[in-house]
Amino acid sequence: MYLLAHVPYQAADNCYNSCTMPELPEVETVRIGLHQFLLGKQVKAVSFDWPKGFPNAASDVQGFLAGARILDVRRRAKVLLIDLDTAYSLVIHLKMTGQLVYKGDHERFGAGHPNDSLVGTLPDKSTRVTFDFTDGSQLFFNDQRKFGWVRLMPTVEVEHLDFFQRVGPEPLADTFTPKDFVTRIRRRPKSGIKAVLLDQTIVAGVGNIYSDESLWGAKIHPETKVADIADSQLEVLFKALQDILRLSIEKGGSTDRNYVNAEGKRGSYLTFAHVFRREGKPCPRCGTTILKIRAAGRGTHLCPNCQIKV
DNA sequence: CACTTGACCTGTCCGC
DNA sequence: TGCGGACAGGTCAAGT
Repeated sequence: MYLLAHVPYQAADNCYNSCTMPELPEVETVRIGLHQFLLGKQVKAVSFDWPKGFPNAASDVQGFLAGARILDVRRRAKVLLIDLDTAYSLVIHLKMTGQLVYKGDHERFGAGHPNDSLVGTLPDKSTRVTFDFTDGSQLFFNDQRKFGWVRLMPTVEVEHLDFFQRVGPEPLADTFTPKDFVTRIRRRPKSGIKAVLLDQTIVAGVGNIYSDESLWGAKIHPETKVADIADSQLEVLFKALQDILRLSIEKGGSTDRNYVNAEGKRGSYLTFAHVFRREGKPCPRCGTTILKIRAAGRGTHLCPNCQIKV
């Protein structure tokens, strides 16, 4: 019997590859799953043939990954970190279509999990890396579009990666205050607010879904220039963003059958989205038809009545 | 420098 | 049924 490490993003069978792109809540859900499944496991072998996405030399993999035990699974922004007892870490970015799928643990999880059929087909043509553990379980890195990547590097060097040097604060960190949020957003006064939310150097982890959802929550048009938004409105936006991220993480944890069955598919945070991918449907707040436009180079969803462009 | 756009990939969907 | 083009839950390099 098998389990996905990120069950909520496996929607319908025919949606296997197109419904898995992660933002902060999705990556956090993957992290929680991997943390549960992988801690203490010992890597037996790694197979990969994907120099661009996993550029480490075979000798590094042999020396610091094969035989290593997994100490911890962490997340920063949308990046996953798997710490090994060799003082090396796997650094993984799923980008748009990356997946980490775990297969194993018959005793712990029992039979009949709804993801049996899916995981049973792995590895497949999108499998870029396969990790074999000494207990016979496996972890697959699948990535249809090959935007994602895996790196093996010394744990102490991870924080020195360019991305981690530049990335903004975690939006749900206790130490990150509404005032901090406003200050950082104001670093891009002439940009549209959606572009700023998507900028990982301002705030970490926000992507296309949660920018649209939080802007709807705060009743701000995605193309509004930051300079035209009052501090009080930015604070409302911060609250809306935190609420939607927390809600989504909570839903991501809803991997049980009931949730799956109730939706008729394998769970999706989209079932509670207010505007995302709901163009043509009524706004849950006012009933106006939801619009889809192009903003910050991305498909963008909004209520043209609630979210007036300044 | 601030800010926006194109490129990276593969697959799917939609209109002709 | 086939084909072209748009588009996709991200990020960085190159452009204005």
